[in-house]
Amino acid sequence: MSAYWLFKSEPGTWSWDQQVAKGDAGEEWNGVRNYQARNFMRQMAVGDRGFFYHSQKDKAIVGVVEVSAPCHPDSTAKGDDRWDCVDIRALWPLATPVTLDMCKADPRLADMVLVKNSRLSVQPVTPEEWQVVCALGGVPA
DNA sequence: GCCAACGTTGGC
DNA sequence: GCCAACGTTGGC
Repeated sequence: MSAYWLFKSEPGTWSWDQQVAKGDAGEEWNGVRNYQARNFMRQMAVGDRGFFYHSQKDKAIVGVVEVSAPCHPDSTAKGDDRWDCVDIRALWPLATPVTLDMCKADPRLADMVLVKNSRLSVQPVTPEEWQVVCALGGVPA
């Protein structure tokens, strides 16, 4: 059974366009230094889908990604074996980016982690939330 | 640019 | 093991 997730990034640090440029090879989702976020990545399986969210200026879900490699040591955590991460690859952009305001305005998304705990950088998404956001974004779920 | 919320660190 | 201090994040 696959699960759904949300990956958050500042576009100035790592943007959707950069992720797309990596193609099917994907890229390590490294740099996470938060136990909750890391623990979610440890629960991920190859093939799980996720949303790609731009924080700061955009504040919007802009694309759909897929987990392309299981959790492994974070190559940027030199000498610190606490930190792991998965690899993800871009699948497709949302036809309409789903903004944080849209999520807050939709009662079906009131319990989204994105709405309730905006600081967590890797989050779980429920199947129901996945359906709603995909519909709002104009992409198949 | 500010500030509230939160997580992590380190001294005791 | 507690908790105060500190740093970081991200919405506003």
